[in-house]
Amino acid sequence: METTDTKTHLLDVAERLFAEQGIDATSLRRITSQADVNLAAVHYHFGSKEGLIQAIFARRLDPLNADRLRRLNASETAAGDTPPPVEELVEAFIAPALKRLRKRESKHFMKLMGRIYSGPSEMHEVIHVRFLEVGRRFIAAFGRALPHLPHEELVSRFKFLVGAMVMVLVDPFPRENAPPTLDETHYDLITKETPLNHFVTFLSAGMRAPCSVPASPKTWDEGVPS
Amino acid sequence: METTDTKTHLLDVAERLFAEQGIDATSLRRITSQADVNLAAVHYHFGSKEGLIQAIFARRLDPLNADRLRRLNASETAAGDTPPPVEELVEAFIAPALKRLRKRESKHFMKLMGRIYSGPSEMHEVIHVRFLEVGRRFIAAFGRALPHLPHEELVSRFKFLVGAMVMVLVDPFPRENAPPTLDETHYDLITKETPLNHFVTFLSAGMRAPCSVPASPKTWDEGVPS
DNA sequence: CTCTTATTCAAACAGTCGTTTGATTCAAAC
DNA sequence: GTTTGAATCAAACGACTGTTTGAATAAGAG
Repeated sequence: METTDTKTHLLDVAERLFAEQGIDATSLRRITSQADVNLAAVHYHFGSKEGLIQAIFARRLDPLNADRLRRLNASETAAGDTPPPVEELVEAFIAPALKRLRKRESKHFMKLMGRIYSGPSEMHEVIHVRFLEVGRRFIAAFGRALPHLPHEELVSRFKFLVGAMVMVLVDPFPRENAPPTLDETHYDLITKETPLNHFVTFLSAGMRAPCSVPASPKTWDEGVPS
Repeated sequence: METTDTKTHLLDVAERLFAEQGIDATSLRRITSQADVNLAAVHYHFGSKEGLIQAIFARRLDPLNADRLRRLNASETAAGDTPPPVEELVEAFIAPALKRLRKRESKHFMKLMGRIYSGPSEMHEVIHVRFLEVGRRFIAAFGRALPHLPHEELVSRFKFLVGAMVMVLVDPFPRENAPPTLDETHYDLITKETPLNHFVTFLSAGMRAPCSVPASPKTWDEGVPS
């Protein structure tokens, strides 16, 4: 059964092209020609372009969220009755995504996911449905770790956290690329491992911030001499 | 000269449709039919679809960034020799965007901007070029306010900040819509004004966080019993 | 009135899109 | 060897895309 080869090869190529050029801008003809398969193979194996997209997300998204929940559960059981520290919650949510961003096989998908997250709303549900349980679980965990925080502000902060993560997925870090003189381990240490620390410290501090007080109305208007 | 009417009407309708459905998914025919103008009017007034897009961004993006820089300059001159507090810098960057998200005339554009920011990379430059000076100015200001922070981590944190903002632009706040029983002022207070406070406290705390220490390598691997 | 310029219009252009079709290949089952 | 079913293939389908064309319209200037 060589169908598996064609199928996964199609998934790999489509995933990469979707991430590089966007979904709408990537035609099935470009996918199939780069994958060296016939155009009709997409409809034979996936039914339609939409089916191909769904298959791409089904392949990667569930393991990602399962990884998040596994880390969350481990932190919660390790902490016993007390809620786990905020840093662990942030890391449990972020690390699985950043880990996959480093892995060759799923880095394209991570970028694609970042794009979809702020793409046409029709595609939102593809992610949102699979993301709902993870979101509820983590918001609840953050709520226990930060009991003083009103629910509304908690949701806001979690949204900021997700937004910061999406931004990194879409446009990964070393804008000025690392000099090629560095050996591989050093390169990995600088460009790949530090972002997680930056993430955790930045977002944990934000999550731990005291409740925000209502703003003075003047800050909304110009409030500044021209 | 009624050309201005057709021109701005075309800009308004295209801006809204681009924000709602994405740029690629919005055809010129849908724009011109909704705007009640002839299909060829787009090419007569803007030369091409690309020209229409550029005109949309030129109309809104420069005032937005000018507003940011005006606030930044005001904060810096008011603070004299000492750098302005981090909260003011965050607010100077965020408030102009959130203010426009509330205004009827530019709310669609803000959503469109959030989408473009993580869309196909060809469109990145449209924003990036006009955003470069603002980015440099704010990163420099944050650097003066947080002199202990390494430059690399400073850039990371600014990127988190932008990511959180983009997330809010794309998917504005009250997911569960406010009950219609609330009077207008109360509604505005809850759903429109609080996000800025949440933003400022969350992001300021993140910016102010102490430098992150290198992570222990184990956190990158599974690090969790299956 | 005539001429000119700016704008709008219907119609068509060439190209690409996702999808469908019907024949063809090929390997395992009987 | 025959049959069966999955898999691949070239070719075409209708619909839609951005763009161009050339005529029609309107209005102000001389």
